[in-house]
Amino acid sequence: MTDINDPLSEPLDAKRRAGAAAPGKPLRRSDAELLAYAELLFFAYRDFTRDPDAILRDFGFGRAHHRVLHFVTRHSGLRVADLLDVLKITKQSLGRVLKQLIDKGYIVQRAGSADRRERLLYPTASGRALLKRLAAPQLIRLAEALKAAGPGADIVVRRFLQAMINAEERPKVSSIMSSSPVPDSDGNAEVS
Amino acid sequence: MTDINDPLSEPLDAKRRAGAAAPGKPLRRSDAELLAYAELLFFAYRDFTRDPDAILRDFGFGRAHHRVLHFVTRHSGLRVADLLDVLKITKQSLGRVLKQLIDKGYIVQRAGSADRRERLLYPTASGRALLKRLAAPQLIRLAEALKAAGPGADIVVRRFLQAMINAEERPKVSSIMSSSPVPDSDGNAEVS
DNA sequence: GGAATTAAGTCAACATGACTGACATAAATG
DNA sequence: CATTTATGTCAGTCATGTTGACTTAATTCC
Repeated sequence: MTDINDPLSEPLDAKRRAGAAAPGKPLRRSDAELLAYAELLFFAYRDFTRDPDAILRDFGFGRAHHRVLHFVTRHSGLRVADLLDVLKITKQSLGRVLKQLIDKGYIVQRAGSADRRERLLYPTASGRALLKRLAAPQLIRLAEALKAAGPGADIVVRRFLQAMINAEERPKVSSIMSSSPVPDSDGNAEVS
Repeated sequence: MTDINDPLSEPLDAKRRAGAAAPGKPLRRSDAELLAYAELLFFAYRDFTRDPDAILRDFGFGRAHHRVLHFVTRHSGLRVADLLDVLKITKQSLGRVLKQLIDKGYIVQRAGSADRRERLLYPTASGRALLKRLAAPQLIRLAEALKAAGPGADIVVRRFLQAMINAEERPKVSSIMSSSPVPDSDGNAEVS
């Protein structure tokens, strides 16, 4: 299947099509071949989110809560502004889910020590417990998928996913990801 | 579940953590390491959808329209029931966006020849044109990411993404993906 | 041939999570 | 002291998902 002509193009551009059909290893991948990856990505993401979504329903939460809880736990001590930048949503959208997570005791805020306007976000014990439950099926899925992808897949997949991120976002992403603190021995995950 | 050490757990399990730092290649990946992939997947998907989302706004459409148009174009002639199974949404949700796409002339229906209750879905010329425009930035992104991931990345990434899909869904996914009909020479994408 | 099933469409009501725009408060900065 | 910044909040809207009930047309089963 891979190949040559492309299901999206109008009949007109047979010109390009002919050129693309070149023999040997094509330097440029055909659109049809690439679209298959788009589809796989859709299916993968669709199923990746289904397990936690089901659990979240029992708590009256949605996927947005999972995302907030994830970043607050894994990068605990981040500011509200950081979270907005990571999630790429508006303050109002974040406000709603964050408030619910705080009200129900999954997240706490503390004023920043240097700048007391800042609200640094931390998970509570039950926040950690909930996230752990949400993440469990995803971790299993990821571990199995990396294994199924064969040896060396971890590096290739990591590079692939990193390169899928907008170039201008990559520094921010690596910065936040490297700051992802293994929680210290008392489990309080203080800012690093 | 999987585990060895894990950044989500309470202080208690320092025991387990110590064991995980073991020398040599760990057979099981740590939760912290795996969570990084979950995060990368979130960022990758977040940015993967941003370009088409921006274009869709100009048409008064949303991401749901893109998904429908994608599957109808790439697997043209599929039934409404197929689409529901692929998207995992309800008939009512699909109905709304499908109706809009039909009303605005991006998709047409035809009764099935064997079973005339079935409505087979086909893109129109403008449907193909719109999808092409939506997919263009995604194709570029995918091509660059595969290239950046290094030689052999295509196979590894494909296997990874396939393995991320629910096991029971994989046969259906490969079946629909292999049925992705190259449109015939007049570009009308008749049923194969 | 008539009953039951199936594919699709639709009406109504509701929830979630995005959005815009405006405005308030407290703290830091110039 | 004036301005800017970080955060929070009110109010309204939109897109997209959900349940549940029901209709119509066509096929299949007996």
